[in-house]
Amino acid sequence: MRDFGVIGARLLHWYDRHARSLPWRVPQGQADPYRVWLSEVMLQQTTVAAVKSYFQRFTSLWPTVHDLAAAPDAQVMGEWAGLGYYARARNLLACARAVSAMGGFPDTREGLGALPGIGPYTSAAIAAIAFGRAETVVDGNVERVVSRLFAVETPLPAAKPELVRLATLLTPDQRPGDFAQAMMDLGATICTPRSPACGICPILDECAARAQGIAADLPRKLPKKAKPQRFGTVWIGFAGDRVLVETRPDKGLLGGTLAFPSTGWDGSDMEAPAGGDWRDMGVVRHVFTHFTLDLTVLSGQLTANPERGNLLALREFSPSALPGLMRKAWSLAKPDLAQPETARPAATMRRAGKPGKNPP
DNA sequence: TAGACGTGGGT
DNA sequence: TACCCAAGTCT
Repeated sequence: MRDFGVIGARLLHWYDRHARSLPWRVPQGQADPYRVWLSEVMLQQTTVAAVKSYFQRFTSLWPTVHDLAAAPDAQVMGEWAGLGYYARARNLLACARAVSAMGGFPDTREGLGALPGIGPYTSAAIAAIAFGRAETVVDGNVERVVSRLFAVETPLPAAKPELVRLATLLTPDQRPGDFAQAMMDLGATICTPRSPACGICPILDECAARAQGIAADLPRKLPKKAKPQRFGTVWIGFAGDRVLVETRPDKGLLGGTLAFPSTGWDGSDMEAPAGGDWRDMGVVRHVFTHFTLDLTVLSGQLTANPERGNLLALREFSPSALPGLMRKAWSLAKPDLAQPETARPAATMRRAGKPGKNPP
């Protein structure tokens, strides 16, 4: 029987010396539940590098959960643009408003888990990190670390309950938040998916997979399905110095984001906005989690009042408020504004984004 | 319950 | 290029 206390102690000792400095981490003292929650939601399926600037921007605009709760939907969606998984932004606002109305964050895993956008992982993370509760935090890093530590060969996701059980055995009563972050840091920097740096691992001697020489092969996963290819068309229509945009419906892909009118991606059709000669500006390829999209970008002058969406003055339009797919489309169709970059508003400069790759 | 849901970076 | 991956949640 392995000594779980030794593993926890070694990890915490390692964490005390090697913890990464991150904007949402408080060196000592009690973490702010609002900042813990915000960072954890942003970090769902998203890299630390991508989250940093968004976290700074959000906490600067909205220092407390009450400030965020009072923000307009469109502004929050615009600030989230580019980060992906937009249901998170919609749930973020719903959660902020619920929390603000109840006067603050619940301090238990159960209470937190009842809020929108907070699932098993995030509720445990906030309870442990912000409130010092001995909850077991299991994310992708922890699954990997634990599957190797105990050489669990059952493929994910079937192995999940067993990994949670083992992780629970490891979680200490003292410093559960630091322990959780230590596990995640270990997974992110040493116990990596490929080429794990076992040589510098603080719990090398405890690792069953290392002993068997199969660390890099774990966790095992079921083969994934092929990604279908889909096609669509987007219209970028101008009326003088205005451009036609719309807010997408809350449900479904890119729900609630600012966008240009487009067809569906599954063969469904849509009438082009009333326009004359639509010019073919090329195709942008965009890879989603579950399909690849080739989107034909058409651009032209509108000849009648659009039936849907609204015309936005170009000077008030910031591509940074668009999701990545629509930024790519815009980069193909945007008019030459004949202005030096430095003369453009700061809001447009920020996160202007790289032009989308354009297949031949 | 398995599929929907973004994006960018690493190999 | 192509594939994998990242501090998951919702339905």
